[in-house]
This record gives sequence, structure tokens and C-alpha cells, in this order.
Amino acid sequence: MDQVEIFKALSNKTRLQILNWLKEPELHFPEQKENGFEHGVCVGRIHQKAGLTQSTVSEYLTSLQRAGLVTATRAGQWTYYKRNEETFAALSRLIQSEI
Amino acid sequence: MDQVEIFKALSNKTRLQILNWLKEPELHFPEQKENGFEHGVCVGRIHQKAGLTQSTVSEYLTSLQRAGLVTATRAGQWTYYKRNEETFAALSRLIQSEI
DNA sequence: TTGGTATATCGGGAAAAGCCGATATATCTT
DNA sequence: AAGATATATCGGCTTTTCCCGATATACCAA
Repeated sequence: MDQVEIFKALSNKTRLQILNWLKEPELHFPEQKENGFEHGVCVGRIHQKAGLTQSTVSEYLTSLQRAGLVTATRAGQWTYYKRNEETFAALSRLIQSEI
Repeated sequence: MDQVEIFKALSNKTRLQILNWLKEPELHFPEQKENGFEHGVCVGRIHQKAGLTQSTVSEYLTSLQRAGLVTATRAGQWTYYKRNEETFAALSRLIQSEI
């Protein structure tokens, strides 16, 4: 758990936005409803909603993953990204006791 | 409470270090003991301990203050910086409920 | 195999952050 | 007023971040 890396990942409006969308995928990505959200949301939908290029969003998701804030699951041609709530909980604890 | 600004302020090893020192000033800045720590620690001592130039440390402290993570109190020729625990508590809550 | 779709990676230009040395400002002392 | 001390600000160089378009890679379908 690299603190600096986590805070850097969180230091961007779009990335915070993405994390927020992933809190309630059914609400923010209703198009994907039939496929379910067990593994999260695929890059393409996040890309469309974010209004940035595919490459930028892909890089953002990778950086969130490196920080441990999301997990990635490949399924066929899609990669699904999902929040990793444990990291958020750990970070919250860290802030009130360690930092 | 600008989330991005807070996370940017926390995205630096030295600044995290400073915040950590300020948790226990009497432990990390014993030289200042006779003056007390009610208003925190003055820039010069933090500068010496950090091993970066005075200007850099002054800028770092200003950025921590802008983020609301510390408060600054001027007393004579000294400026004392002190942790603002309310912001840390609020941030901790924010992470576990909002972000 | 060929082509289509989804994602990742690469190269790069612009903007911001990391630091520094020099200098300005504020305050105290004499 | 003049000098000393503490902090803030400014100009600049270097590294990193922000994004992009182009291209590569992976997978699927015919």
C-alpha cells in the first residue's frame, strides 16, 4: 500500500469521478444492466461517459489499479474494472490513525 | 474542502513526513520544548529536519495550509504550523462514505 | 484467415509539480 | 536607523502529469 501512489491516483477530478460512478454502476451504467456488474464496468462505457479519449481512460484505470483502488478482470475482449472497497476502508483508517 | 487539492497536498513523501512529525511535535522537535507547541512548530525547525531548502519547505507548508491540513499562526518573526485534525477526520469520513 | 471490436501501449506537446538560489518582506534588537 | 533573523515570494530548471492520436495487441466471429 504505497500512500503516495494512492494519493496521486486520487489527485485528479476525472479519476475521482470514475471511482464515484463505480460505486453505483447500475445507476451510472444502465446500458450494461443485462450483463451484470459482478466484475465491474468495462473500459468502453467508462470512456464514453468520461468524455476523454480511450487511451487516457485506459491509462487512468491502470493507475487506479496500481494504487489498489480498483481491480481488473478480463473477460473475452473486455476488461471490467471494479472498486476495491478494502483499499478505501484501509485508507480511511490510515488517515485517522497513521498519517 | 477541495478534494483534489487535499490529495495533491498528500501526494508527496516530504509533506506526508512533515504531517507525521507534527503529530508529535514534542517527540520530533524537542529543541522547541521550552516554547511549547500550542500553535505548532515554526518553519525553520521543519526546514532543518526535512533537509530541503527553506523556500521549498515554506511552499510545502503553504500548500498544506491551502488544503486545510494545517493552520498557520504568526507570532513575531515566526510562523507556527500545526495539524488541523478536523480536516483529517473529515477526510477519513469522506473516503469511507463519499468517494 | 480475414476482419471487426475492445483494450493497452507508445510518442509527444502542453501544463503542473518538485526543488533550488536569490531576493523581498516582516519583525525584533540595538 | 541599521543589522540580524525568520519567512515568503520569484525566476528558473528539471521531472512528472495530463491528455492526445496513432498503433499494437488480444479476442471473437465468419
